Amino acid sequence: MERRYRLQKNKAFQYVYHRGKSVACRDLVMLYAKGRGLQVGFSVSKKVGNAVTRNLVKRRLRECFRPHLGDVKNGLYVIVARPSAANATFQSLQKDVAYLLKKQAAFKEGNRA
RNA sequence: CGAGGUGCCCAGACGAUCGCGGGUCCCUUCGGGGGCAUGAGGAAAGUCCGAGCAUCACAGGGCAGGGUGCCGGCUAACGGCCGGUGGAGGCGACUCCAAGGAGAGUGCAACAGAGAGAUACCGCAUCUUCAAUCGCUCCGGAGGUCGGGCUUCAGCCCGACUAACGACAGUCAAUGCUUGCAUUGACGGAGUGUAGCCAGCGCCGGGCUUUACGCCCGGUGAUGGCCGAAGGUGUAAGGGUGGAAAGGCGAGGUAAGAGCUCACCCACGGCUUGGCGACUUGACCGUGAUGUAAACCCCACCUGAUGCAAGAUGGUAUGGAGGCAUAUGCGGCGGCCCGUCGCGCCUUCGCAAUCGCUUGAGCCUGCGCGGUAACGCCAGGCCUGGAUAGAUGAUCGUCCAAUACAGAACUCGGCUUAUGGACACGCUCGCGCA
RNA sequence: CGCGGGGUAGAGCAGUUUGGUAGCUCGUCGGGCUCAUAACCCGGAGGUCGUGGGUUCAAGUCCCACCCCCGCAA
Repeated sequence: MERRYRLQKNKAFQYVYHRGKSVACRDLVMLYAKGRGLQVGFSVSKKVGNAVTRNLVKRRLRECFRPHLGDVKNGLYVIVARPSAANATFQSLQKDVAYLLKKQAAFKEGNRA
């Protein structure tokens, strides 16, 4: 997942937290705000674990989102990990990301079918 | 075989597909695409020390403050490392140590205890002063501990146990026999009394006299006392306590005592032997000082402050707005003084980019050289992360006993803490077998 | 990444400077007052002083290491 698709600045995160719509499941929360480009940010707080655990969760979330890059609408996405995400497997995170994108109605019309 | 001790090493490996960062080469329609090799740790952690680097005057002085603290060496430096000394622990291999000075001064040592760096409270001995003895009975039971009761508390009472301690508590003589005990007496101590004595007081009688207060003698009554008490001097042997009580034990000595003297031992200082030194040896000389400096302090050495969010570059740039001040003031400057430089101070509004940013007190090899070692020197070889919301992951296969603690954020050298495993030993102790 | 503050009874806090007894308020428990409750009065219980070492005769206090919580600035 290349760097240009990534949400970088703190102000952008604040914008999404203010304007975005949120959906959630047990391990994750997803926020979405309209925008021109396609940028995704990941937020993993210290409650999740130590530095090794937090890096592992971020890597897994990036890998989960990567296959959907061509299929979703443009806009700003933020995925927040809850503390229980530290114990989740890669497969369950994959399912959760797909479920949340569907619940957010973020897939393009043509790919729905 | 079991229990240890020390040292050293590794941190999953290989292959396939997809994906990420920077580097380099090639292509490019300048958007990017492809190839190549490469890409987290022993602790990257905690942020406890030491440095490099940067800015403040390339940082000036003094005091204060802070740090370190056996000795020698190593190192850029250190609170680190190595080797010794002393002490502590362990049967041992071995491990651990803020380990200068209490004989420079100040402070503190609660409670208990007579007394806490100084004490005569009891006792012992001696001296002085003070009026007054006999009979009978008995020979210690203060204190401590435990239990019970009473009381507002302080404390008091009763019972049991203890015999260290003491009044340095028994000493001396005679007799008897069971020959180490009993009896008696004296000294000593305690209690007691229709006895005796002393003191002043009250009452009664007599006498004296200056006829007024009084004085003397005798009797009687109750009270208090009758050999201890008070004071001086000497003493540090003994005295419940306490972490600690002015060296320890024995003998001599003395009125009683005391390192007062002596022998042995302990500690400290001097001298002396060995060692660069900490320290150490000794048959010599002197002294007997409590502990605490992780209390203040003294001595020796070190120490300017702030940290890459430092700072630099070019951008509209010693910025814009509001308020307050205006040189005995404010700031750089941190606790104070001096010195020096600048001219304002407070509140508020403000954006990113690039550099710093990785070649460095660097790593590997040598049965190289010097050194016990830490380490240094020499020779050869190597380039080995540089991200900026933060790069190492996902799936599968094989091997494996199985991956624990854990993610660089300017960079190094240490310390401390967390944690899985493997190996080695002319190492130690115990048990068994030969 | 750097810096600062804190951890003491069920809760909120003193005590740490200068080492010897751990205390205050609320709450809780028992009793009283009341027809009953509250308020009020009397009495009591409740503490690994964050953890582990060290210095000291003695540590909540002094020293060292570690753990946890909160805050500041980008």
